[in-house]
Amino acid sequence: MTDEQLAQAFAALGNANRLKIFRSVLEQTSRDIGPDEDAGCLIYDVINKLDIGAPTVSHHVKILERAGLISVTRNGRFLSCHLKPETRQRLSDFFNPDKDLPSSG
Amino acid sequence: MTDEQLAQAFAALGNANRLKIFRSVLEQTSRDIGPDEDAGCLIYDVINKLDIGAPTVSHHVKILERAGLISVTRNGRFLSCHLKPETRQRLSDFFNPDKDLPSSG
DNA sequence: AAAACATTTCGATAATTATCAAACTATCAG
DNA sequence: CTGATAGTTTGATAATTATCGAAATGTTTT
Repeated sequence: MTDEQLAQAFAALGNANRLKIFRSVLEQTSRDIGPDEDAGCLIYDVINKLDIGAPTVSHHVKILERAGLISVTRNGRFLSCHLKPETRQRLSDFFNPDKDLPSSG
Repeated sequence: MTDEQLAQAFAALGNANRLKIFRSVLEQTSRDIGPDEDAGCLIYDVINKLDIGAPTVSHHVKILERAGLISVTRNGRFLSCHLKPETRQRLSDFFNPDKDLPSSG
């Protein structure tokens, strides 16, 4: 992960509305863990919860997606956002440098 | 820490040059831990290392400072940046929600 | 005090971004 | 197909931002 990619991920979280979207995805994920059981966070709900229009939400979701923070799947008319766990891990690790890595033991 | 403050911190890291500055501070801190022993990261070095002018570095450092990520101290003509550990912790925690907190038992 | 050095402030500019309204596409229910 | 619903694309605009050069400030050395 290059500096540019890292900065892109942080920049994606650097907007209060996008941060709220991502937090919803995070919380949803901590609730139902597992690749199939993950119902994801509905974009429909996001649009109705936040005080911004659908076009803006659509825009923000794409930015989170491009940054590698989430993936989006369709379920009928509805879209769901899912956490990308490896990116979450990298961002978390960024703030914990060299905390003697868990050496498989 | 409000959503706005969190977003402000992430936004501060959402620029490649600021990210490099902050990483230098992080790495410096992991080298010499301790409130007195922390020599900090010299702004002078940052200015000479990055491909941007002194005014821009000065600007970026202020943004990192306002975001609560670093503090700055003067040592003669030189300024040093120091990590703010509690902010680092909060940002790290953000990516690890509810990982069953050490509940005193 | 004067010179040299490290950093900041100011003013400007080009680039990016957040947001919206209107029109569009896709999916589902009759 | 028609109508409704969910989301996207487009085009525009106002706001923010990254960067620079020039001038200014504060510190050390002589």
